[in-house]
Amino acid sequence: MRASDRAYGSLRADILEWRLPPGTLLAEVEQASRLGISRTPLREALSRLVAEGLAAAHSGRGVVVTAVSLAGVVDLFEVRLPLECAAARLAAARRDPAAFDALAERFEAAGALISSGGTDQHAYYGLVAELDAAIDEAAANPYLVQAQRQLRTHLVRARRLARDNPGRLLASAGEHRQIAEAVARGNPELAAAAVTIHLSNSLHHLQASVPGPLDA
Amino acid sequence: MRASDRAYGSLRADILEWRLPPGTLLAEVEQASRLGISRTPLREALSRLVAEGLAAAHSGRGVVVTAVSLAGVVDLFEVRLPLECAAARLAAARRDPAAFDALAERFEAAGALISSGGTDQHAYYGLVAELDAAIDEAAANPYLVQAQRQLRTHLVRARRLARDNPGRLLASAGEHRQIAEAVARGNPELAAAAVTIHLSNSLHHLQASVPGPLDA
DNA sequence: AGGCGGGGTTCTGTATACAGGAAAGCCTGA
DNA sequence: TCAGGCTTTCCTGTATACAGAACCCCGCCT
Repeated sequence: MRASDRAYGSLRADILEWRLPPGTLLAEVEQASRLGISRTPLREALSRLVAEGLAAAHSGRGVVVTAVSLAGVVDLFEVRLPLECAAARLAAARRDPAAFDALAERFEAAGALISSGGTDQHAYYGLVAELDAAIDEAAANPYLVQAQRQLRTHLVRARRLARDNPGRLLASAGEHRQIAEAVARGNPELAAAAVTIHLSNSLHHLQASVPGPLDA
Repeated sequence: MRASDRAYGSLRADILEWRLPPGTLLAEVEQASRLGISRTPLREALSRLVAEGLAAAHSGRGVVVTAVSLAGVVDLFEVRLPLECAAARLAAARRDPAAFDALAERFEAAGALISSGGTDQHAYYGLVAELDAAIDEAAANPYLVQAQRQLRTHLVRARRLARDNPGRLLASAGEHRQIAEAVARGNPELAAAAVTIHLSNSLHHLQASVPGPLDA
């Protein structure tokens, strides 16, 4: 694997998991030495992060990790709603029923697991990512996939703004089960409605759990 | 201005205007010498083009200009429809009425100009770009703007697939006037409907004017 | 005659050296 | 004491040199 790829993945993970919090200055020589590579591949990694919106080039000052604000999250959901609805509609029209039936069952099982207290948040988000990937694959539209990938990247970071509690996780599992079932049934409008409900609840939970505008 | 920016802009324009047709191999040394710069800034430009989807990295073989297919255009419109509708809805809700009234009048004038035979296709597309920019500004959503920018880039290239005739241009001017008027009136659903009509007609015209799948 | 292997060539990927510029800090003068 | 300008010191942006890898072509073996 190329050094620039490794640097990109490492920096991206560090930013997404808040090990590099918003506002952090990513100096070239410092990061290059930290990652054990030269400035050239590091610059390529940084430019990718800038293109992705995870960092911004402060002219003459280097690149800094971009901020995450509640207002930005509202903007994010304004775009996510039509995009995820479109993806769900396409997926419902072109799906493989068995795959989404299986996912619906796994969300039901995840709900039961959450209810019993055995909440594994990380594993749950992994399951959500699997549903997203299945919808992307069923939608079979590269432009849609790319746009979704961008938005989901920012979503991962925004999740840290909210404090997920078992109650919300349980509701989320139910909503995702509804989405998977609607897609499995091949009903585009039902799938879009299920996505609308889920995103509305997600945003509402986020807004409710963040008291003020935290720019960090 | 930075050399990498100039190289990026130059290559991007060359690809969008088919001076670098799909399938062209962009060898680093060749392009660097052609543009009169070193390989380092050229590589940055190429990586940006790859991120944008205008070029693809053929592993170990350099990057090549990506193909434009009719199937790809359909995919493009599948994403454009929900995104442009969302933008129109937001713009209608947050607009500056005067700006969109002025744009509506300019589209009416453009229609009259097209009818009289004085068709300046390039100027007309410039006016379309102005409306797009006004909608972006009114929508005031950076994520939406970024997603739109990506799609519109590919749209510019796809336009070459169709042979625009004065009849289609006249209809397009009328459809754009409808969009501008709907936004000016502050009616989100009307604006979304106008966008839906325009995109449906645009895609239909594209599909009708391209006989077979031309990958070029 | 066809397939396979080896050498050569050319490419990308990476490291490093150099130049230009911007920001911060300090010194001086009012 | 404060403001302004200068200097210093980084850091970015660019060029170039080097190494590894892939591909192609030619010759040889079957």
